[in-house]
Amino acid sequence: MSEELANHYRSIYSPSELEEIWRTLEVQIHPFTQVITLEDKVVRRLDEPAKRFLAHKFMSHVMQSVMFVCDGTSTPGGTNNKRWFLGPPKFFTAGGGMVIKVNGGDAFWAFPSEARIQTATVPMPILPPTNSQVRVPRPPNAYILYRKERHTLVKSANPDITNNEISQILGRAWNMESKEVRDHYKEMAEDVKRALLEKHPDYQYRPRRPNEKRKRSRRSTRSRDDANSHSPRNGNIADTSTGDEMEAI
DNA sequence: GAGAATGAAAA
DNA sequence: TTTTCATTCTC
Repeated sequence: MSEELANHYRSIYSPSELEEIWRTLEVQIHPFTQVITLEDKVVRRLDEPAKRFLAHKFMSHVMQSVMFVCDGTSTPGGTNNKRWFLGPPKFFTAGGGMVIKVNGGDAFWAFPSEARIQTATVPMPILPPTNSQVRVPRPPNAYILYRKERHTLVKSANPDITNNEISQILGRAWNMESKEVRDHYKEMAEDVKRALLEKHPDYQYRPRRPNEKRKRSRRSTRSRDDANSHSPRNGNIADTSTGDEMEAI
């Protein structure tokens, strides 16, 4: 990945040289490091691709876009005491400026008007999501596969039918199917699940709890009764018949 | 986003 | 035991 990254940025430095520069900065990184410092002489030698390379490396730590900032002061005598910082923009542009203390070093006041922003924010490159970032959909169960396979068939035979009606029809059909047919779809579901786990060994079903983000309405008593009147299912929801089972989002 | 079905899986 | 979420697509 690193070499690939360095090649991608096409710096005047070789990939190994870029890695070497990064290693000198990497020592500053601890779990809570948000900003790192760079010596002016180092930064002056960097070309833009090299800066992007370093920014990219640091981004993978802070998981945010980062930018180079220079506090840009030179003493009257010409002594260069410029300091460079690399970190997320919020650390440099917070209203009224803010104190940044890097790894126990001197505090640095970064006023938006004073700190010279040397390079534009380096946006997070769009990289293919890692396996852990991919949202893996839940494997379908036997009925879902059965419904999926027959959905188009039912729809073409009854063009005006609604999806809810298709679900009702196929729900009844499913309950009337022979054991062989149901077993066939059960095996298919197991195959799909096996393939999913092979591709994503860490996959685990993680349903959100009712207080997380959105609540789904519980299956209404009436709809369940309707279904039961045609094809009873082993309902596992207590039939409270309160009529107020619909929950707001 | 709800709804209509079923069922696996988590809490 | 209860809830979510896989599928599909209309409202």
